[in-house]
Amino acid sequence: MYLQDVKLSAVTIKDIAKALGLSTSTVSRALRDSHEISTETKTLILAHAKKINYKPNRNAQSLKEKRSHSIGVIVSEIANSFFSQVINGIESIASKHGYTVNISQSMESADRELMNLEYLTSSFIDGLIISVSTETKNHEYLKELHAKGLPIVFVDRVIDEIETHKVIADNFKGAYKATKHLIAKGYKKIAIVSNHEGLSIAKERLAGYKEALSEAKIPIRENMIVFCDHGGMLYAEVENAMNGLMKLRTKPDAIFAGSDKITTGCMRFMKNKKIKIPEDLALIGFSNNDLTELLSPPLSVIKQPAFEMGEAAMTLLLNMMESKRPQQQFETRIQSTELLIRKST
Amino acid sequence: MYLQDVKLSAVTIKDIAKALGLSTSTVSRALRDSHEISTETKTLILAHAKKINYKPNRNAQSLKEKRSHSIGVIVSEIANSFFSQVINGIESIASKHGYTVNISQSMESADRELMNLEYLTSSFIDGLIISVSTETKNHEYLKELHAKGLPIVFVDRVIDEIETHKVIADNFKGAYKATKHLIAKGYKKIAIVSNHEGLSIAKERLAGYKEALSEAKIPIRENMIVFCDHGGMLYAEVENAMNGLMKLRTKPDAIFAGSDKITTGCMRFMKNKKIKIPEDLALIGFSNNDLTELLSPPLSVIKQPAFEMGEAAMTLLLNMMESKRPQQQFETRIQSTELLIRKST
DNA sequence: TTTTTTTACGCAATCGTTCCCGATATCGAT
DNA sequence: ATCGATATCGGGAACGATTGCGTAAAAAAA
Repeated sequence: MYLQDVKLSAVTIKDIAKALGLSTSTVSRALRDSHEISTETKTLILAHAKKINYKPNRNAQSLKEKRSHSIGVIVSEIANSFFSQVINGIESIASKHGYTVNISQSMESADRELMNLEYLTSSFIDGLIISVSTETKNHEYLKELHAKGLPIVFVDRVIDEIETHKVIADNFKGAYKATKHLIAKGYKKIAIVSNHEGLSIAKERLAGYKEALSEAKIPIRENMIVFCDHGGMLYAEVENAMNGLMKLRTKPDAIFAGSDKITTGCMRFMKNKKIKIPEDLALIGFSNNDLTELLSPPLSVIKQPAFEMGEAAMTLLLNMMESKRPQQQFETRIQSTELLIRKST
Repeated sequence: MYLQDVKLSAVTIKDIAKALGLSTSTVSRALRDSHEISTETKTLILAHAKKINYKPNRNAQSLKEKRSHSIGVIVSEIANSFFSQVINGIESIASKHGYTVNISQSMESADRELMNLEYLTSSFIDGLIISVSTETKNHEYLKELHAKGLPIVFVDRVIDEIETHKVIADNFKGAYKATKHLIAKGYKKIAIVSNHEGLSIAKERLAGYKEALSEAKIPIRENMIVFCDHGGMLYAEVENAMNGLMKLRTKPDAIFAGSDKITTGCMRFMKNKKIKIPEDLALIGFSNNDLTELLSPPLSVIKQPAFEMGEAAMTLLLNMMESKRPQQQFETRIQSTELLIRKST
């Protein structure tokens, strides 16, 4: 006989029952600490269970109870400081409540996102935390899931039409403050390298940027607004956007970058092109990489409370999953961003 | 009736059977494309399944087949560039083969590691990829699991006594090359800020460091070897170690840092203390953060092929999980590191 | 036409748990 | 001593899918 055949946790509730001359129902009840089992048998069962190292079969439990105590998390890319921090927050709360977290990444591809979604939701997860991909334009599948009653929490990148809990950073204010800071520093030709136009975060940040300009009575120039449709996932994208800006008759004197990857991408671009920061061109952007302050020059950034956002998302999801009746009231938790002014502006 | 009660995937194989006047066995076989089902009924069933959006219940499948098609991944911290890149590699292969990835983090705590381990292995995962925590000293539970036949692959931080597949970076050579580089640059008083002494990677890196020194006939001074027992997870740890070194009568003229967090921690320390790099003190270390080249000064680092290590680990795990008989031959895949020389040395 | 083989499907057990019903046993109250 | 009320426990049917075995009908061979 091969070890493989013995399989893990070959020990079941039946083994305990047989060994103790009891029924499986009694054992099950004892393990769940039911009141209709005497204290003696209960301790007997518990002791024996511990002795033979009994572990409930989670698949059987899930099948019976119609809940798996595991959740799905879909982000665009795990190896992104913002998302990994969010996941950290999610996991820390989840594990504390006996939930397992299944992660998968969309890589900004709508197809991969859908695939993961279909696979995860084969009556497998009790809830979902998702930050939609830049490419996603068709939300039908998500809407269906939501309509069917799957608890969903959006984090960072949300879909307005779906009414559920949402956790976002204060993107508008973050962008507004950053732009205002640039203006205060005397910059007048401020360009924005934004994430994909369809993304909620991109819209909000763009709005904040425009608001600050308007308030300062600086005209908004459309050619100062460029987009990276994959959020800067590929450097070429950023390079392209920046090259466009540098070819303008009136070049910008400051750049506001709309995402983590875009921010560092811009930095890399300027280094490559030997553009002096901030003398030739100032730079500020959204970023959660904790090395930004050690950069040359130390980068001014808008930092999102990523860990806390993950915690909040998981907490809200727990509420939904554990509540008896479907919730009617949904909240959009807006967490404030932090403006860290350093030498790049 | 509340939506929640309808539950997801209320549609089962039984529904298809009933609707088409067939038995569940026929439907099941048709869906699995068995040869003993006629082509007509097969297409009929497939069509109807698609129409009512049938999704197999993965818990039921897992229960029946005694395998869940999901794996567990335990790392010390997700929000660490090295590990998040590893997970990226793991996930990319796993999802391609229909496996779900369950991650959990130990936060360098042996207790949390054990907790996660126990929970994940309740006949829930088919395999495990783990990078043990610094704190872990008792490997009994892991050994038990391994003895029971759970496919395990170690990545980065391995346990020598457990015979299974292992994926590591060439830590010895990486450390050796880095130290040798420092020597070539004329540094003579080279200190090492190492990770926890018990860790495999720490031992290997320390050995590489010593070898390079010996080869150059530079005496190995014990007070130039300091440890961070939590791998630099807390900055205070690094600060402490560095303060110790700076108080030495003969201060070091170069630092070799033994982990990602320690490397950036040292950098931060020197910035805080206004120590000039590399004039006052040179710095090189292991790191996978892709911002190191943009630092001030650009940091010389030893970079591990994190993504590829994740891919390799998952591939090896797939082999173990999918093979009929337990494997006897295990390989330790040693992936070569990359020495990136920049301005900090 | 009869017999044998093949094709195509149904029955029912099973995976490990949970839980709705009953069924005894025990005990205080009458 | 009898009766109803608890307290404890067992039987057995689920949950949804898979699969060995049995069996009609159809096709092939005799």
